[in-house]
Amino acid sequence: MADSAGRSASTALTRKLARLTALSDEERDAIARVPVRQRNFPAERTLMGWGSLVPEVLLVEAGWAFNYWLLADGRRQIFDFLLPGDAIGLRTALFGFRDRMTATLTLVSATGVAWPDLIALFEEQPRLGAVLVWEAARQESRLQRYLLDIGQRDARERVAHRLVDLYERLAATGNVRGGAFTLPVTQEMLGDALGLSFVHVNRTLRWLRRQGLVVVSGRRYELPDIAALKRIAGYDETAAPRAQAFDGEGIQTLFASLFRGQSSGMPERGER
Amino acid sequence: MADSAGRSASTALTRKLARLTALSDEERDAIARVPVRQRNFPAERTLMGWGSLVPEVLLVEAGWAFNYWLLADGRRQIFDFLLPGDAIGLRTALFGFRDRMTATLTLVSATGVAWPDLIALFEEQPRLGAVLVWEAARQESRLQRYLLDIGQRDARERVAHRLVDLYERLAATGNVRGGAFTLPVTQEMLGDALGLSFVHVNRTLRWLRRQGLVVVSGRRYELPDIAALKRIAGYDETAAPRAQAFDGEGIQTLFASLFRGQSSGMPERGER
DNA sequence: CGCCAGGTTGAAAATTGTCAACACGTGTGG
DNA sequence: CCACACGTGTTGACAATTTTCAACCTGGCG
Repeated sequence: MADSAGRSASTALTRKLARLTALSDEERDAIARVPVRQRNFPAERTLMGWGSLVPEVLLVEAGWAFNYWLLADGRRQIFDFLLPGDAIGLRTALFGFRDRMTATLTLVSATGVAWPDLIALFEEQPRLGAVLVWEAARQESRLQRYLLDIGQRDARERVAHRLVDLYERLAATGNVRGGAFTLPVTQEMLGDALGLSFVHVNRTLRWLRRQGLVVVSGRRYELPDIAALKRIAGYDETAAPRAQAFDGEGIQTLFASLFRGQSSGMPERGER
Repeated sequence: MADSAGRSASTALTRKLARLTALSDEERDAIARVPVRQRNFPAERTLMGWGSLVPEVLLVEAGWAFNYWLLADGRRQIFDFLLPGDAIGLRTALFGFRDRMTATLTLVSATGVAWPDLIALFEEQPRLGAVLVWEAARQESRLQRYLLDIGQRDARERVAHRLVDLYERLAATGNVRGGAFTLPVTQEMLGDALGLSFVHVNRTLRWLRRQGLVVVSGRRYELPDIAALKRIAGYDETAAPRAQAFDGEGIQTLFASLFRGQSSGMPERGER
């Protein structure tokens, strides 16, 4: 399980933060000094359980994991898939409660950052703390979109929508090649994420295949016509703060003023 | 719409925070000095829209509101109902994005606190900032439970579960009397919250009524046998951090260390 | 008085789930 | 090297749940 302890430059942390905001040289230096551990986890292994405290935050570099919860009779809801570039345990570290399970899907290699070391970084560079808290919130906000999907959309829309969602998230970190990506997930798990039976997932995928909207070979999914797929999905570009960059004035103002012991600039008034 | 501007002692804010954590005298003093405005909003009025920044956080004292999103064709998902005691706009103020609409259901009377004034409070009493951020996260975590409900449970379980959920939340703020509460919501809205058609909500309620588990007269809902209703709902006491008190070491540590090296005394460690 | 929103109900239709069978590839043990 | 088990994907037939459509009822209110 664990491996390669000790300290090393935290390039994964730098990459993660750089994707969210433009970093100053000073900030880059501070991030590079954060001690990290390279961690590898085998496939299909519980990463974090219910109620457990999280000694470190994991930044996924390769591999997939997922959040889920089981009902007493075995029904399972998958809340979200965690992809390369995602952080695991951030909300738990911050808020101290964990109401879901997390398990790996494939082999996951990640960078582990101890919580106190992250604190130390934020202390030196409060803006980075704001960025990461903001990112945790953004990650959580996906739950709301999924609630909308499962509550209001039919099977075709749901499957199409989730494929587009995964496509876009993977594309943002360079994990899409030639319009295709690897989805290391059985149809049963897809069903558990979408609130559908695996049989119906299968049928829906067949329909999408016959429409020429999805080409599946093994676990490779190719989406030849994203625009058409988005149309099927009823994809709403405005709804999600998807590609939105960090400008979290609120949390940033909060962090900044806490750190300076003085209230700095007021949050700007909203327009539109 | 708005009314009674000016400053006054923020008893609503005190009550809100006192429900979440034990307050020291010093903290109470600081809270009491926060300027607030009493606000009243008529029923069925948009409170906050998409993308709008929030000039103030609202603490609901009486009345109901709800978060929702509309699809292009008019389908509506209600994400959550906001009850007396809930805060509105906290996440938006913190994270600077709003991917949902909020509207009143009934007349809502609330205490409005300007964001800069809250910042000033947190600056003086960082632990209170941690408490409120933590509360915002806890509020968001309900979305996950609703996702579980809608994804995995059938109509009976969903309706029963939501009634129990509302009952418990209302009871926590003293809004249940004689095992009954007022649900100022049409069956259509209930359906939009549960991912069901209003006709099916109606039929499911009829079934629950005939089981003697729910007594409805107008918008008064009485739950004579909560235990049985919880059984129907597959209610899982362990799943939700429902009655959990604040001890968020993570966010608290973060806030504390950010503020360290500064003026005032350290926030006390949480005792659970 | 009559309108209208919301609740209620039945019947029919659509969607989705369940059951059962088979296909296919991979890995393992004989 | 083959046979077999096993996990996963695929499909058809059928069942269950849920939605849709269309009434009708009720109470509040202009």
